[in-house]
Amino acid sequence: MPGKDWLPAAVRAVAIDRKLKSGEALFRFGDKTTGFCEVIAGRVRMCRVDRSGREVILFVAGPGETIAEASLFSTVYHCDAIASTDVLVRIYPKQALLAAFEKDRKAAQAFAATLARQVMNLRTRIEQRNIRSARERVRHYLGLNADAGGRSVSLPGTLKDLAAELGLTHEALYRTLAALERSGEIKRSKGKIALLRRRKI
Amino acid sequence: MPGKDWLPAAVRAVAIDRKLKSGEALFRFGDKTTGFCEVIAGRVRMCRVDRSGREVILFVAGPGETIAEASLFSTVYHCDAIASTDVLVRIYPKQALLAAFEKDRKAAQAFAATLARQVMNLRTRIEQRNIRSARERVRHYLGLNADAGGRSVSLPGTLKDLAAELGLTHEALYRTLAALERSGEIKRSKGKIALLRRRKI
DNA sequence: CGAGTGATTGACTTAGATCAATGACCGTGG
DNA sequence: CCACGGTCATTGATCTAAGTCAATCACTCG
Repeated sequence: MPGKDWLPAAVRAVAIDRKLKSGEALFRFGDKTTGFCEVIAGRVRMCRVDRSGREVILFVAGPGETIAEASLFSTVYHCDAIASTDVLVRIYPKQALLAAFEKDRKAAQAFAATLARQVMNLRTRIEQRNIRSARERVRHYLGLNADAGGRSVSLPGTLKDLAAELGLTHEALYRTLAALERSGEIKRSKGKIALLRRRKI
Repeated sequence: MPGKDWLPAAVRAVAIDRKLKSGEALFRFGDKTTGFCEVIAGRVRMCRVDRSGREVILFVAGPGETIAEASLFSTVYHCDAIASTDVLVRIYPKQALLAAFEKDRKAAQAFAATLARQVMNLRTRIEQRNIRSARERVRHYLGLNADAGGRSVSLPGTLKDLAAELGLTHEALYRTLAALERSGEIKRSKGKIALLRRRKI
């Protein structure tokens, strides 16, 4: 699962794995940037601390997600990264990365392409969150993630995870799916959802 | 306002402005990619049409926003772009861009940096949307957008715009701000919000 | 065989969406 | 210059969908 394939082999070769205990800092605001990271296991939160000492969370990264890409283009970090659980991260050293981009423009382009794709996906997720109704939100998701034929959607993880991604409580998601199934709009089976007829609006 | 400063002058020089009537397509799924765009005025929606003919919106871009960055790394578009209002867009031709990146690695890096920063911002916005409570959501926003001293936040546009960005109805935002002010947590003035004492949790 | 987690459903509550009305503040065009 | 139409800001009343709390069942894993 882990091991970003769009990274040049030369960079992957020099990646450093690091373990953190829950609560430990991977880096802190103002530290010199060393590279960007992939979370292998556990969760890391990126956050800042405001004047009143409150921690403001920017983003929490789970397994497979990357953090601090922007740090490649900056000399210091602009937020803290703290382990929220015991964590294993893989660090891709900045100089190796930039050097690779320098000599291999394909690699640089692959990196930019990955970022661009991420921007797209994130925008879509935000758009999704603009939909208030749980039912419509689920429909939006199903519509976007249907397979080529548009007949079914395969669920990657658990329904709980999906609920989190959709910004719903798991209960709300269960109920919504149940309602959609009752109304004959979908049919559920192990790890899959078949899309049946569509009702008008 | 418009005119992306991180773009090489050579590219900005060859940008093409184009007007679209509401409903007109800027490009469609499967079209060969010509470049990426900046919306100067109006709104453009990126969308797909699912098997049942329903339009699924990926993202709607307003003035100052860019679209289709990912198209630079693909030969065809993967969604439709339709004018939601009468629109003026600026198109940055793909070959000019890629050529510029080829010869000027600073330009390529600036582009990647912009994307990386966007990824960061978007993630933060999603995190924000994970906060259910309107009050906490507003606090999160204020905490993140406080000026250096952490004493005040200046409002870029109208409160309505802010409400949209926060994923709240404008009414909910007005009420929340009024409540925060009543409780002495903030003080509002023309285009600014001063942050006063903080209550415990 | 428990312990832990996901899936599911019920009952209840509430925060925020919706609908509605009002006043302030433009810009503009006659 | 002023009336008028438009948008923002604001507040009230009402309603409901989704969150919260809670209980149960099915599984899987040591």
